[in-house]
Amino acid sequence: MKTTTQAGTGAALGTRERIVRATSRLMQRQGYEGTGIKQISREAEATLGSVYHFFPGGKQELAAEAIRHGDREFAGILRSVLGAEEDPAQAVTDVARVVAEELRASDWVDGCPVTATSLGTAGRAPDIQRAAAEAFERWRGLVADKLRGCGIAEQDAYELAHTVINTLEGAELAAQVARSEEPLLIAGRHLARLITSYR
Amino acid sequence: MKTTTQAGTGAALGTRERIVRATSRLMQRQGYEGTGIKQISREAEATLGSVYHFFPGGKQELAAEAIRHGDREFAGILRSVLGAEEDPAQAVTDVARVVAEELRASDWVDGCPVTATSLGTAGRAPDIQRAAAEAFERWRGLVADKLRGCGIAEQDAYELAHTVINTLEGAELAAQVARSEEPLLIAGRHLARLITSYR
DNA sequence: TCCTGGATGGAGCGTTCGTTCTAGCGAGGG
DNA sequence: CCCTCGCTAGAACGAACGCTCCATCCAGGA
Repeated sequence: MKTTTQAGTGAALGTRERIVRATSRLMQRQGYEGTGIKQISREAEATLGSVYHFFPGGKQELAAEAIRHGDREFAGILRSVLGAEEDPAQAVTDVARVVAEELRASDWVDGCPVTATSLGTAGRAPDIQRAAAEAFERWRGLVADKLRGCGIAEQDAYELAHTVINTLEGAELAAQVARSEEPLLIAGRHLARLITSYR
Repeated sequence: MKTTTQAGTGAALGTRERIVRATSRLMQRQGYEGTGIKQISREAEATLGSVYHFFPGGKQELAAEAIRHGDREFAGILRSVLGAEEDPAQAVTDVARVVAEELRASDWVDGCPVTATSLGTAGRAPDIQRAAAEAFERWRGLVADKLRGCGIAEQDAYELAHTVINTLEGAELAAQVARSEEPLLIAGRHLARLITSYR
């Protein structure tokens, strides 16, 4: 056999990767409980047998893996947008704008995959909760690094990173509900002002 | 027959009210898809017949009503906490603290009922989405009124109200995932700082 | 007194759920 | 050559899903 674990972005993906991506996308739209394994296997063009072959832990393992996928995806966006702008306040505003654009492009349906997947399993699925906590921590870390690199004090950077991520998260949710970019754009401006006040 | 629509807080509640409260509480914990009608009727000590008698629109109507219940509930908290403190920055910090306390008291399980219920039905249930949008709007209105009453300019108050609600929402979510009050307490401090910068 | 109609109680409909299980496929190594 | 084994394929299971339907109850009006 050929090792089909390729993470290539070009050609056809391996079965396992297709399953993870389908899970992530579906749970992002419909949440954990709203997404069925059969729907996932259909969407991924894999069969039920393949799904349980790669994820013997069933739906929970699948969801945790999907969260880690969303984690890496947004971490990539965060790294690239934060890296492209020197001023941290402007960089955070840029992130808000990018998130708003992607949300609008999906007709307000593709929110945060981590939030949508982990909410509704609160307390009842430790693996999922842990994966979600790690994602938020990773994102906060990226923001905190950027802030520290711009001369903001350690403790301030740590706390600001919390609020930057949480405000974006809340604003994205509001943007979905209101079907409008406004909450995210306002959040970007306010976060910029807040960051500037610490320089 | 007696009109059993009493909203009394004292004695036994009417069947309809018990159903709404059970729905709100369950969906707050498990989301829309994760909550079954039979579970609701069991929890509310009502029967399936009663549920469909009062809510012929089925699960969607039930969810929309539950969101409106959560809306009124949090609006009450908001009114009372914002009214008890003159300084708007301190008042918002107080709200964050109260939310954190209640969240901890529920062992990090009772998040925002509106968010938990509406997420995962994005775009597919207009009634639910509308009820959620109205809840957020009502809450923003209460915050904006407080800010305006403290001499903050109309447009600034409008935008700040957006970010106050959205940041609290995002921080509550993070607090649930991390099982920690920290995100909410940080959010309270940052929102206070942001508000103060507009005075 | 009977009648009426809101409210209750719950069996049962067809469907889908997550999961299990076994049979078969086909490329690589001996 | 055949054998092995990672992978695919999908039927089948019991349980739960949302919802329909009808029998029953009972207070208030005629």
